[in-house]
Amino acid sequence: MELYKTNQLKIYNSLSKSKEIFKPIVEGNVGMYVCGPTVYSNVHLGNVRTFMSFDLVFRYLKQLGFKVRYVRNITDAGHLENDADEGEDRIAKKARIEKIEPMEVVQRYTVDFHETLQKINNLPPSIEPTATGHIVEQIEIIKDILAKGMAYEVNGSVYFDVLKYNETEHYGILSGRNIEDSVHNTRELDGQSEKKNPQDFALWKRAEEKHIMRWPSPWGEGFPGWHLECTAMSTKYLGETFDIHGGGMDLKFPHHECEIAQSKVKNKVNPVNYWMHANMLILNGQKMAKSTGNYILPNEIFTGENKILSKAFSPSATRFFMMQAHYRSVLDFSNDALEAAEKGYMKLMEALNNLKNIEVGKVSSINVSEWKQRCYDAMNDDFNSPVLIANLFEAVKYVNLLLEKKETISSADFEELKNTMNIFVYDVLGLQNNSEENACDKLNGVVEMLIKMRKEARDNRDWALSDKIRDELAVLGIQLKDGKEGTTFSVN
RNA sequence: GGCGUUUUGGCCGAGUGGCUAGGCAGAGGUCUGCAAAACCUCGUACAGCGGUUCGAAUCCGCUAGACGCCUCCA
Repeated sequence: MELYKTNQLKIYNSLSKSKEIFKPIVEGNVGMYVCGPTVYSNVHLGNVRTFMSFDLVFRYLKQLGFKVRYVRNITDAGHLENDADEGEDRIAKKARIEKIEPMEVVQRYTVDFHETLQKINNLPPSIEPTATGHIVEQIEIIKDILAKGMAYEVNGSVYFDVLKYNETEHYGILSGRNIEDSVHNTRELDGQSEKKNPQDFALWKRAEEKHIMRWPSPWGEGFPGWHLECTAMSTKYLGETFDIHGGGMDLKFPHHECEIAQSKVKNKVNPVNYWMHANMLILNGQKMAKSTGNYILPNEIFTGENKILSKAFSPSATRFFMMQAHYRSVLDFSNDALEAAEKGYMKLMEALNNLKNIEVGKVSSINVSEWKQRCYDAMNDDFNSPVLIANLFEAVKYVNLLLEKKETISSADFEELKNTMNIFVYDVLGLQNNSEENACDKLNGVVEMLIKMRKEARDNRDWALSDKIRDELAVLGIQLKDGKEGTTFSVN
């Protein structure tokens, strides 16, 4: 029987601002849409955190036995750099600076995006549609919204009429704001704008002559507004109403608000049952963002080539660091925090490696099934990975006590412990065990031989030789660990 | 200025009205030829002030700080 039938999953819904019991539209199936990146530069760690948060959601839903269709778009049409009419889109701008074709920029950074997410062990989504691949669908939606009188055309551009929409619907329902407030509080009213109101947003923009990315439309040559693509693609692949929509907290307004407005006009229904927002990654007390220069790239962490960290950290250690915080909490990035996370991660991996050394007995002195349920309970409570990790460290303690034979475990319980640890560490959290990959067989053989020689020296009380072997290996980054059951080693 | 979030022990971070995660660092111990590693044990912290309550870090109010959104942004 599927686990979702016995596990009650609760999800915090940004729309209701409360945790709700998750019930998909079609039993056993989940449709999830997550706003993907605009591929105009390398993804930074902040971007990665959001996608990792939803990777956790994706992985756990699958673990519960749901069949998940996970759609995450690539924004390759670019969107306006600012709201000014002469704005050119980000991708076209970058292309001019670097003197290459826009699609070359798109290709380069799409590849970078995929490579980075793969390193950090994110699963690929089920469908990864592009904005430029759905121009036709977007044009159709604009026509529909125009026909319903909720948009207007000016000079080859089409704008959504927010104030009119707000007469019958609540624009701001998700972000908890009232359009009246923002009308009064808009600082600089942009007089030259062709929009009726500053709150209106573009569905279609006329392409200026220099604009390279352009498509024909009933309103002339142009390109779609940013908010529209997500509506077009989510509707196409998941339906008019689907289960989960995710994205970074900073997309709540206006992006997701606009999506709701577009869908409500076009389809007359609420597009999303559960809105999920992942929180920001903070660096030096500020949000990590490309535009401010306050960011670190994943590769700079993995190689150690940066000014923030004292050393390089593996993708898994980095992933573990982020999983130790809840996805809805702001997370502070720092060298100390990453170092602490790395050590904890190593400890967890060590315990997993030690599972094979445990001897099973007839009876168990530890309650494995109760522990296992606590792991599920943690994740069922709005994907609480920090609490899950705390439970996993409890399992680490079990493993160590079992190794010292201070606790006992039956073979059935041992299998359950082992399987559950593997499921949560590898399948759900998506961590990888690099500790064994570091050493190849030949190296293992050589070190084992040296360990043997050192043991002989020690048996002969030849401390000088035994210490020499130990110290010289240490210089090479191979640490010997003398334990009760003999000597083991780790490669740094 | 508006809206919202947040403030937890040396650091990072969970959390429920009473049973007070976890990791790192630190202290003590076990083990060891020594060392390292490993393991075990230990910390009663919740911004300040006031209120509700038998009881609050957890609920309410005020004050202060921080952050996010209000423009592209994960």
